[in-house]
Amino acid sequence: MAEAVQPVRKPRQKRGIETRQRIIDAAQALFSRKGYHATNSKEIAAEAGVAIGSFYAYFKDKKQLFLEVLKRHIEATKAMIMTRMQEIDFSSESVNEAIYLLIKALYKAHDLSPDFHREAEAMRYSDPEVAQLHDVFHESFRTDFAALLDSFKARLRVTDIEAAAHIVMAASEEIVHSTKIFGETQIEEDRLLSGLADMICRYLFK
Amino acid sequence: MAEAVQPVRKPRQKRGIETRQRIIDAAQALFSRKGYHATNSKEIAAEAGVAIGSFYAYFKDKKQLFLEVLKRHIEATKAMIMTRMQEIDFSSESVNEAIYLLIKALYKAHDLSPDFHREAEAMRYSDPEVAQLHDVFHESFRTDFAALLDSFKARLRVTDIEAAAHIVMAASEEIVHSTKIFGETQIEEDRLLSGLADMICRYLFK
Amino acid sequence: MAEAVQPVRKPRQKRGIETRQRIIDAAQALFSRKGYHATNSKEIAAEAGVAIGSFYAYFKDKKQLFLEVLKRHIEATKAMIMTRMQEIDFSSESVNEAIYLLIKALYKAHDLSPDFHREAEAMRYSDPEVAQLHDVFHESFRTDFAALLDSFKARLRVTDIEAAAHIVMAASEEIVHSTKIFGETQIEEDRLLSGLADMICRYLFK
Amino acid sequence: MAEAVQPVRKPRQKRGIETRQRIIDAAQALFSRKGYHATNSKEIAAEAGVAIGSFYAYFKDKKQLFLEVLKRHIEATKAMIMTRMQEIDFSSESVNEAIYLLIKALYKAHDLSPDFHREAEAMRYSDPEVAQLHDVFHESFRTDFAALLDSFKARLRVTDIEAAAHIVMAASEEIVHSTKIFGETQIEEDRLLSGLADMICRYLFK
DNA sequence: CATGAATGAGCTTTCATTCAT
DNA sequence: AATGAATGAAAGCTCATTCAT
Repeated sequence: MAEAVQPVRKPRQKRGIETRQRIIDAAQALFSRKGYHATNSKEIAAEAGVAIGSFYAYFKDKKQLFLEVLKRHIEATKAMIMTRMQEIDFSSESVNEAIYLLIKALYKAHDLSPDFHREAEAMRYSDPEVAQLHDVFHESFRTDFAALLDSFKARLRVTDIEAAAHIVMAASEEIVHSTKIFGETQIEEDRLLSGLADMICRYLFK
Repeated sequence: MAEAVQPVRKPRQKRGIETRQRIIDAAQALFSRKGYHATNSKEIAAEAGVAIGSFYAYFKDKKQLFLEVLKRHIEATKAMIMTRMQEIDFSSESVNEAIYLLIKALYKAHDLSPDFHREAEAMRYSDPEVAQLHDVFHESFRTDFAALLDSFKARLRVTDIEAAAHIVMAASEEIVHSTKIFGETQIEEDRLLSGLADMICRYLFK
Repeated sequence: MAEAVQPVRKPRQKRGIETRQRIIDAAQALFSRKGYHATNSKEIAAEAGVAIGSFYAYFKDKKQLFLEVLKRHIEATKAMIMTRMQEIDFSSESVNEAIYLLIKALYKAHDLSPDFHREAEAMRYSDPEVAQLHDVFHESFRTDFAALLDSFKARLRVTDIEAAAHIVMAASEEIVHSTKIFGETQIEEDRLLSGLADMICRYLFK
Repeated sequence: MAEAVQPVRKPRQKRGIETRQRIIDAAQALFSRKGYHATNSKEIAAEAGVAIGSFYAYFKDKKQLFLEVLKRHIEATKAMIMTRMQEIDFSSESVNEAIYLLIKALYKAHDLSPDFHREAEAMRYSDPEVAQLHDVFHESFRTDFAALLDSFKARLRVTDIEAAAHIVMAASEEIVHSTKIFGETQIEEDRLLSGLADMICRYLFK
């Protein structure tokens, strides 16, 4: 017997779209505040001001909703970094200065929603689908960054640009987490960020 | 109504100590295989071959058990790294070589129980107590590493040794995770590990 | 971790109100038949013909449910006594006769649900909240009774009307319990009730 | 197949008798402090300073232990009242005075262990075996009291002495409970106790 | 006699999900 | 579209009791 599959509602009208947004907003707020596992669907519906039935009309389950929130968060992060990168004039400034500004851009991007970022990181380690989303984002970013490096080729000392891009990004993300997510570090942010920039420049450039 | 406080059992006899061990072993296996949130106390008891009552005689709840498993895992990791470090002759070898061996030691330490390590990392991002345990470990390690760097002072180009120790360790851990935990990276391990060693050496030494 | 506060459901629709009623009815039946401590929430839900989830949607726990049943029982008892009292013509009848009818009213009120009454009495002795509910009821009743006595002032021999009201009520309740709750007394009800009426009249009136 | 019934241990040696006593003491303390249902066997064993195994060597189960505690408590109460009664010189004093002293004796008997008394009262209402023990005590007491009344026959106005004895005892017990167990009454003890004595005297005597 | 580790039935409670209104 | 009452599987945890040492 064919299952009566109630497909997820794809809102076309203004009201429906707004309702969907409200649920995503509520979810992001609660996932940030209490974490994914400690948040239940009723709470999300309540925070969004809709009935629990509406929740399941718009989202298959809590997990799918998390992925939607994550997608939106990744897009916002991407956009923010891109905007900041466009402000950097790579031709005129010294490469060291450019690297520092890049790290700052990454750093600032974590101000968007640090607690959600933290929760997303947790999920990345425990859930394959979340890891997958993260990877796609990371890889596209790495490609862009590799291209940027390629445009500096003359001054580069590294030869394996792809690997270098990955290494630099991974290192940067972890250091930023040290300061933004686990703020309890004994060492001040400035010392870590300038050390990081120093390390990256020495590594990449002649 | 005053609740009966039944404190956690501290086994003194051989049998009790073994039972406790069996539960920790079972928990580590299940947390690794299915993750913390998808594992329940009944399963752990079953895997350990004990009654559910014994679970709660030895551990307040699943969370406390996780922390016990984590403590043991951290101790084992520490021991393994220490052993491998003692095999490195820092006086005779080149510093570059020594750094590479250090990274290898860290890398090998992740073979102990990679899946549990992954789960621990997830918990670190979502649970303050786990983050705390990680931090204590990390800080003691950083202190040791800083002392090691200090012994090379003459050849060091970095001046803020503490920050440098933190940066190097954070970068190394994240790169190792790229390969050991999220093995799906397009880039081969060797390229990442040798790039990492290169970066660290250029950063640290003249 | 902040707990999700799921407040008790306040039914607005007809169906919800009926469900809540059915649970209260079932609970009263089971508390009467088996006692509070020997009754569990699953049984109550089953007897009410609802899922266990509904139990916890409407009531925080078994204790709160007991208090609801008790409130309803107290209201019913109050109403019954009031009705019977209104049938007594205090002006025309002899006070002795009136007292006897009052005792009879109290006595009859115990026919409403003698077993629940017994269980409530047990809870009164072991649970402060139940004791509190009982007290509020008792005190309001005592006030009314004192007012009634006050209207007979001319024929009263007692001067401390408040204390007298309390004493008379306490004595009456305990005697009625002897017969209604612990029916095994060797002595017939009539002897006890008429003796009680005699005692009270001699005490109160000239 | 014959069940391996491990009979309850009847200690003959000094040590065994002391152990049994310690368990009864511990149980009375805990039943008083937390109530029968909120006290578990492990706690009792711990409070008595014995292993849980010893508990079950001496007592079939928690219920039987409660009955043992209750028996001892009833005996102690009996003994106390008897002692105080012997101090009353019924021949020389006025009957009113004697009644007042009797009430005082009952009142003082509740100082032995008021909280255990309260718990016993709760159990009396919910457990037939406890009710039975109470009844036996009560009836023997009533018989004694009726005999005492009989010795005053000339001055008595009541004719049904048995019923009168029951009524007087029941009333007294409930009033004493008002003050000793539910101490929150608005009305002072003195007013209640002297009112009670007044009521009883008017009822019993010419 | 005494110990306390071990047992597991069974209780309370939560929460993702469905569906009649 | 929206509602929220109802469901019940399944998780967490307790505790009376047994029995090997």
